[in-house]
Amino acid sequence: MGMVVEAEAYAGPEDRASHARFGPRSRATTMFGAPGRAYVYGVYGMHTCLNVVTGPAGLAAAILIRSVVPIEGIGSMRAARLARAIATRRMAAANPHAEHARIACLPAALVAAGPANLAAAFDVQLADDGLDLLDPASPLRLEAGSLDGTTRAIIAAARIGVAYAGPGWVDRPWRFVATQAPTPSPDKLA
DNA sequence: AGTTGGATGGTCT
DNA sequence: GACCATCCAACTG
Repeated sequence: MGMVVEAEAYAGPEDRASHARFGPRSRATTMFGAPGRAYVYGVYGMHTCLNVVTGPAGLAAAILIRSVVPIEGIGSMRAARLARAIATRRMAAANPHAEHARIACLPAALVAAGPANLAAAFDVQLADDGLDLLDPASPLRLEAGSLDGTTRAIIAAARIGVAYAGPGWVDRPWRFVATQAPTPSPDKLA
């Protein structure tokens, strides 16, 4: 359990950065469906990323969850990170002990920071694509909440890793970061 | 502190 | 056959 502190908005087919641009018959089929569902995709052969379809159905808009600050169950998140690393990275599989140590030393704020790390921490798999995140019985859920006292401000910035999108889409400030201490997604904050 | 390149496989042209 | 909505380790200076 944790609090979402970083997310990116992706619009429908007109958004040159969105997977929806490949149409409803692509891997992004779920984006065109009902809102409140999980759109999960794989990238770089070893990572999965979690989106929330915002709908309404047919619009194909979704939110990429980039970072979560753990509130509860950090131990399971670290364990899931380790399991995912061993399953995907040969280097980690070669010496799991070193990988275990690395993850164990990770600051709590970084355990679920970054879209692929977050997916690993919550054990989000490709098979979870289409999951109803609003169903109380779902193993993976999205619940409404309020920002806690640690949030200082919410910054809007350009989306990450979408250089291929044309002008007008690359710089669109659709990335939102709830600035905390320490800052999430240490890679690129801008 | 910032930059570069390797891992690794499904998806799209 | 090229390209990734990424992460990490190994460089440079």
